[in-house]
Amino acid sequence: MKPVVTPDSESCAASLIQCSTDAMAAVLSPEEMQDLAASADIVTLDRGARLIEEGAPGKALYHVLKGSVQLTHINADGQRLITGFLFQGDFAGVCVSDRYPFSAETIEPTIACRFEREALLELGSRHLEFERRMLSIASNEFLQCLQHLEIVMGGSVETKLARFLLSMAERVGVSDRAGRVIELPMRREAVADYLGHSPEATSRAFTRLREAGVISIPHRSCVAIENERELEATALRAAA
Amino acid sequence: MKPVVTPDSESCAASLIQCSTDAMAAVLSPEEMQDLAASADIVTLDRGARLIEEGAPGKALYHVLKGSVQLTHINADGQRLITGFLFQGDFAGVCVSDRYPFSAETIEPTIACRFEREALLELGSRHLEFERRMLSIASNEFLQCLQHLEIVMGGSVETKLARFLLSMAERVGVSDRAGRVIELPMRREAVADYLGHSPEATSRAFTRLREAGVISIPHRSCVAIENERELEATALRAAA
DNA sequence: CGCGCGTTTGAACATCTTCAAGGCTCGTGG
DNA sequence: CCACGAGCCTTGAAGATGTTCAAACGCGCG
Repeated sequence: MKPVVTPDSESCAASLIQCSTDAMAAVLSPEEMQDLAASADIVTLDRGARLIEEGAPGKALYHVLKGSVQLTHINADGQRLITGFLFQGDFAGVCVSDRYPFSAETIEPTIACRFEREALLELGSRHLEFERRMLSIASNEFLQCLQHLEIVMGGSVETKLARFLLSMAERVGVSDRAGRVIELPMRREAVADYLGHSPEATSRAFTRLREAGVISIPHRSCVAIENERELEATALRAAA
Repeated sequence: MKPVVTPDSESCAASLIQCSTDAMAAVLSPEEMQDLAASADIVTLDRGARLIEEGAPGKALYHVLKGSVQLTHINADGQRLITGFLFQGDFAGVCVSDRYPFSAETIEPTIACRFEREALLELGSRHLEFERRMLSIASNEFLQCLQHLEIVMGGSVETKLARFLLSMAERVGVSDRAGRVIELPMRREAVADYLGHSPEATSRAFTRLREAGVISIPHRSCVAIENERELEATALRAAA
């Protein structure tokens, strides 16, 4: 089990640096931790709430403490893309030009920590390690984007779905007696928009994987991997 | 015309910070500039040379001074993706975990500036502005990746090609008496791998745009936009 | 219990991939 | 300088895959 989150500003501040190296954990003095905590807000959000509005000035960075978020982008022609999902421990908004390149909306009740960008930069200017941490988070944001590209470039819908499920298993999968189980809090349409296909094609891909015995779908928002070997084989491009 | 490049370490170091704000241009003292220049190497490369090998430890950052580079990634199934192209002024290798997530190979004779990561970090630790510059470059690397996603997600091959050409026109297009002209130094296959389609489909898309009078192709590696309005219309998803 | 929305399924049509062959360009050598 | 050849690009045709429109299903909420 993941550690239980106690949503107060102090622990929230700690969470921003907790993933860093051990050496860095001792970087901030207690009063500096308070500085950071002062610029951190806990936000508790219902499903469908918006943390980030595309095009708005990028003034804050978010850290998901609990729940899930989808990053959406409206194309020039009005089509919606989903550029990523965030789960416990993920960040959004580090990489930013002057305006957010996507919106962020919760797909289930979510608790997040909001850091003012200006405050973080100020703190970064006083602590190199902290500044480096932001660079590291930014790099991760990029790597996530690259992985998304890898998932959606080439292959059939089934292939892409298999790759998506494997990446989800790695991020949020929990082990079961018989294999991994994945919670998929987002709607099918969101998966479709993430894969770059119609909802129908996505649904059919789910069905085919299920009928092939590769996965089972005990619940609309829950997928169990029944045959990981075969799922990995499907993730290797077969055609299209 | 772009400014002529004088490939010495000093100007190379200057190029790393030249894109930053005016305030930042004065950040480094002459001796610090020499520090930076000392850790910079000019590399002159033939077509097909490799600057970065996927999977190798990310020890350096590259700045393209002249020429063009393609970033390739070999998928788990052996398929090649192209995750981006670099032209004059572009950077690669800022965002990096411990290993490069892609290879970089030149697609024409290229001059680049190589900075040792360690030296940059050392310099960053002494100059906040410089460290910030790296964060900014990293953010740009991410935004480029997002734009790639936007290009390849949804729409027909023709749509994606139109979006690609428009993005290229913005980056490397030169204005002509009758419209913009784009140099495309990469092979058709590379465009195909960037768009996530077969070379044949890509070639057909070029042909259709040409026959529709939207573009003309005076040379294999040169595209002229004849009807920008129509090209933009094609870039808006029509189907598929 | 019934209604509404999200999902699944079905069928017709459009698009893309694949395999195969033809043509153009450029670099090389006579 | 011209001719040849190899590699790249384009074109063609068949089959596979995905989209679209339309309708049925089922789960959750009032």
